[in-house]
Amino acid sequence: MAPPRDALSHDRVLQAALALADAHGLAALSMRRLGAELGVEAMSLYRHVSSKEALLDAMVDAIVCGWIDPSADAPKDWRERLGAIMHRAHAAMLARPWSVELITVRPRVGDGRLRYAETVTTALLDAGFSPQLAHHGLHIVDGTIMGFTAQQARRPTAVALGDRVQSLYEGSLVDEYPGISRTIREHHDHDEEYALMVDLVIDGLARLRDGEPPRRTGLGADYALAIS
Amino acid sequence: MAPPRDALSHDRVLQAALALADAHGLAALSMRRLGAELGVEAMSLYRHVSSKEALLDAMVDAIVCGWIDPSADAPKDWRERLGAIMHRAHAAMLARPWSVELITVRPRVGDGRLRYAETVTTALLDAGFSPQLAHHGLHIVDGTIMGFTAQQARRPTAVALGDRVQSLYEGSLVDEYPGISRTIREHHDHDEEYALMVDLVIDGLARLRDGEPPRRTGLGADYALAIS
DNA sequence: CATCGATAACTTACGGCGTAAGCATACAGT
DNA sequence: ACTGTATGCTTACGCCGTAAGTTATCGATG
Repeated sequence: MAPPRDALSHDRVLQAALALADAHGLAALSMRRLGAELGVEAMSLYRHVSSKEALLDAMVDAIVCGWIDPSADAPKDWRERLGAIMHRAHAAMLARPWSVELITVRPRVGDGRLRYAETVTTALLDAGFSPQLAHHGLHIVDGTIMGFTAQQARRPTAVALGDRVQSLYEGSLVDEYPGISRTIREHHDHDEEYALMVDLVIDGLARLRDGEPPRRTGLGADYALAIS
Repeated sequence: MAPPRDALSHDRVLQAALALADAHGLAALSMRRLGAELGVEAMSLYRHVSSKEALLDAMVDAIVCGWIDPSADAPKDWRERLGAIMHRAHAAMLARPWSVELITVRPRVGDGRLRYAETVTTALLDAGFSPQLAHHGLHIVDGTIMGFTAQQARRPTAVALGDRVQSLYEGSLVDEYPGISRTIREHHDHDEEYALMVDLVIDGLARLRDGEPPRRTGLGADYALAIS
């Protein structure tokens, strides 16, 4: 006969969870509602998912996995390889604003995250980075993707949040915040800005590899050893 | 007589909330428990805080406010000014790991966030950045602080999460993840790495100001206009 | 064909959550 | 002394995640 019934499965639950979050936001993702979406009671989900936490972790991993372009791990220039993954990640996260919250916070490492890390690390090693510097590079790329995207994903809604920002636009807070008042009206395109940041970071990494460390501020820990 | 009773107040609630999160984590911060901590029923808090959301926003703002050094807005070198705020922010967030989740996600802009933005923006404008570039610079600094710190704050717990990462350390996944296997054992100091990132970013900004844009990858949007 | 074991889904229940609505108390200003 | 107002308390509602126990379905076996 057919498979048991409608065959609930880990993957079906996962996909439904992604769809639900896409449609109604992360806050709307409760086990009860997810069950309803699948025509099933909440508790039935626990047959396929050990806890909600585990489900969220699986969602994160599925998304991160999408950062890697499966078609082309081609031997392009390392800058292009890094840039490509950073732009894919950015696009993927902005397409699912709710994912930012999940990804920036969850420590769990799954296959998706590992494959992503492997891709970045390999690109750097292939480009002649030392293991030490490749390690730093991964974290730098990681932080750039998430921080920058988080900050952009957060911004849109800020427009609607009222008097303070509104006043800034109207210029009525010039005395209190002269700097922001001057810059707040600047043209602002997320993708442009991100492209700029990406190139800035990649360029900085290249310089590190070539032994041209950035000019030092006297602040923070000494990283002399890190780039020797 | 004495003030009404023990004089609950917005500030007392806020401080208690910060203390509670510090002591037991963000998940433990419920209105009921917060009330208990203050010797009061949950609902009494709503006299001073309009909702839990508002309270969380206030917590964020209080923390961000601490990123600015109140003593010295001195006319130091702009690199030092920027570096100082970035390191203060980093330290403040790592001291309160739970704050990362809040700050990276909440769009609300309060006075603290505005004062922080003003400080960064002013430093850039004073250094001769165009308003356009100062605007980008603020976002770049913002994203760097949050992304990098988020990524570091998330890492510690990752150690305890089991077989996958463990296996990597033991080298039993060399075939599947050769790159990571080579780099994962590298020495790793959060502060060093962050100092490196900070200098890299500041250096990149300086270069932009001086009209030496980074080498371009052909990816993402065109930012020619942004740095003209 | 009758029976059984396993599997998948359902039911019930518990303790906790944020907060709306209404009530009691105690003070300050007249 | 009286009254308005601020402050905190009580109750209640509808959500949440999930532990524990119950039922229905199905393929394999005698």
